[in-house]
Amino acid sequence: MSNPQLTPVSYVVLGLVAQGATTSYDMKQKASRSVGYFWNFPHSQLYAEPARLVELGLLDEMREAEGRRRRVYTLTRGGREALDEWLREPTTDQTQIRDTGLLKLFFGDGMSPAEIAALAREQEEAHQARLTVYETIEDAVANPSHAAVVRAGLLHERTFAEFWREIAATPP
Amino acid sequence: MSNPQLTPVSYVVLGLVAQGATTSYDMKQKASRSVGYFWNFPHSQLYAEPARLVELGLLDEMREAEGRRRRVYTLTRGGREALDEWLREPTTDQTQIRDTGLLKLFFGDGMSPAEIAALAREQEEAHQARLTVYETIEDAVANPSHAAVVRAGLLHERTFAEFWREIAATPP
DNA sequence: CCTATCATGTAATCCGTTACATGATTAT
DNA sequence: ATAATCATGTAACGGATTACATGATAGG
Repeated sequence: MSNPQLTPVSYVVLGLVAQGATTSYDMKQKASRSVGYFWNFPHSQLYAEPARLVELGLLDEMREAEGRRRRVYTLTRGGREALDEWLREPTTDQTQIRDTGLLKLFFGDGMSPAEIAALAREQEEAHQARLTVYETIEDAVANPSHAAVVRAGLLHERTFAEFWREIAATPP
Repeated sequence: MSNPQLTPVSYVVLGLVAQGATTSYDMKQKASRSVGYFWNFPHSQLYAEPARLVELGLLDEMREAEGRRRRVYTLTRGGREALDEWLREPTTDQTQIRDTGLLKLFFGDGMSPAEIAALAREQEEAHQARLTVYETIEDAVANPSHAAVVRAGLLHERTFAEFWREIAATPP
């Protein structure tokens, strides 16, 4: 019986706070070098979403007394429970892949083989670049859960770089 | 210089109409067994979006004279050009993977190895099921562009099924 | 002929994005 | 001291989702 008002971003915020993030900017920093790689969102959500979660009683908010008077968030008991419950409940939603390159390929009947090859090379390069990033950070990730997810990203990029390489070689 | 008012869904609609879809329900049917596999959206968008595209002069709309008086759409010259231009312009946006299972794994520090293994088995099963679907339809897809995209989906599911199998075997 | 499901849409809500704005730090 | 950039937010808009609603068609 999970709370239907909570979106994936809600759990990203709860999870980041659980992992020690305290302010919105802190979440942004942590996310940009981890979960943000495969689940991206603008920083404004990291300011809006915590406010919602405070409303729902899942986060506590305190203001710093001086300096920037930033909002500092901590998990409430309810927030911890909501996160734990979500982690343990079955996952129904299917993976969504939002890939503009694939979309173009799908509708690319009208393109010439040369144009398709150009698209494919461009896509291969992009995936290869990300693959390199993942390979670079792979060993620096201490947290095993994070490392596993980096590995998933790495495998995905490798698969797709390879896919596009084949398309470039023999356009459909 | 593509039209900034057009979203990916806009191009899905333009593309589906270009491939012969005529009514919203027709798009829904076609999408559900092709592009919908990896880029999903509710059917209401296939009623709202064409209206927008008519506004922009990219689709023509006609009503059937009798029966259900459905709206029948056709590409305008401008619509065809917008689609062609989009197909040929460089693709800047990065692939987004929205995978709740990965998100849970990422925040799964607090889970026990057994719980992580349970998540992994559940995910492996889901990806395996999709893999089977893709393998089943693979040969039935006549359109080479569509077949290529099915192949991409197939490779993705295979990669992720394998990934989760490893996680289930040795939880981080 | 009646009922279930298919087919076609509309309305309202809200999340996510874009754009704007401004106060702190740091570098020169 | 001043400029540049970092850090922290707010406001507004619009697309995406959910929910609702109802007219056709087919099956029994």
